[in-house]
Amino acid sequence: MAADSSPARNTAAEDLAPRLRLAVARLHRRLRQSADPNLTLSQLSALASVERDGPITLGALARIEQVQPPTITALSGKLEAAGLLERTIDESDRRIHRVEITPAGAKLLEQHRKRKNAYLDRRLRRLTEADRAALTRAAAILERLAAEDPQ
Amino acid sequence: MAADSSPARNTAAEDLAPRLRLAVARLHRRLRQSADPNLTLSQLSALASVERDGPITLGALARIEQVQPPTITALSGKLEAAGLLERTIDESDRRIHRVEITPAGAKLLEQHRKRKNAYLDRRLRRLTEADRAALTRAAAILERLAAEDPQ
DNA sequence: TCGAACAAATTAGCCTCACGAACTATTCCG
DNA sequence: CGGAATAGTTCGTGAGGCTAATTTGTTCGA
Repeated sequence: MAADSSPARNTAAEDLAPRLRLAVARLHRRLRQSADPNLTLSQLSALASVERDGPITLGALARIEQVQPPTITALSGKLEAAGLLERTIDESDRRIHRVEITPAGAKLLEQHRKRKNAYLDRRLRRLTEADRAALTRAAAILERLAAEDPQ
Repeated sequence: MAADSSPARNTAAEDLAPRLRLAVARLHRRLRQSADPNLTLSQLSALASVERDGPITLGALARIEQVQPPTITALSGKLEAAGLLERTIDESDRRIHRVEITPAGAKLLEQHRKRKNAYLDRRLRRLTEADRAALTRAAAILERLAAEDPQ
């Protein structure tokens, strides 16, 4: 139900941020709990970025994922250990390490996109078509927000 | 497989879950980074639940927050230590511990709802009115999703 | 009535995520 | 050549969350 007699003013918008904060925090917890044990949310995010932008240097990946370098070292270490990423060292500048998705990594991502029985998918299927449409639009906005540079 | 591998109709909805998963994971990271250092997202969520439903037993709070009891012990311990919650032991059944928000806790929550310069608020203010409206609607849906019982 | 079963919360030990500070390796440049 | 800069890594810390085991308290039935 979407109508608390709110006039055109931005009354609703005024408490949008706190509501969104809580909703994202709680949903994140839910997603973690129901996540594929082989691939945490952070790993999933990194893997998706590498697929999209790889081969990519670790530094660039850290910027895209918006985490500090040590976090990427650890994350990509796990993904490599799982055979989902492969690392190559730039021979013309051996400080630079690039990672790239492996076939196994791509396959896992693909499976992941098709998970039809995960918590979130089940929930979404129970929504009305209109609600799903609203979330589809919101997802695009949230993706943009998350990707924007700080400041 | 699901009944409908239908054409254009819910094509967008089909990859909604993976997109939402990533968006929530990434946005959550952003929110953590820009969170008030005095109150993590988990603490904020628990505090808000206690305000809404308190006085409440720790077990009930765990169910609402959808975490295991040890997590609530730790969380409420921190909130109590910070003076945001107060605990009372039920004298008719001393196993039962209830927590309740303190004036300081309520004040902190209130301030939190008004944070006008936090990352998320700044970002939201830059969106179009239509985008904010879309997010407002989405926030309501996401809140419901996050609050639903499992299964 | 007292001991066993149950219930609520806590403790202990483990793992991931993420950070800052300090360090290593490499390259660049004056 | 030797210092400064750049890319990554290591180390130690803390939050968040889990399971398994334990403690504390209550209830119930033989």
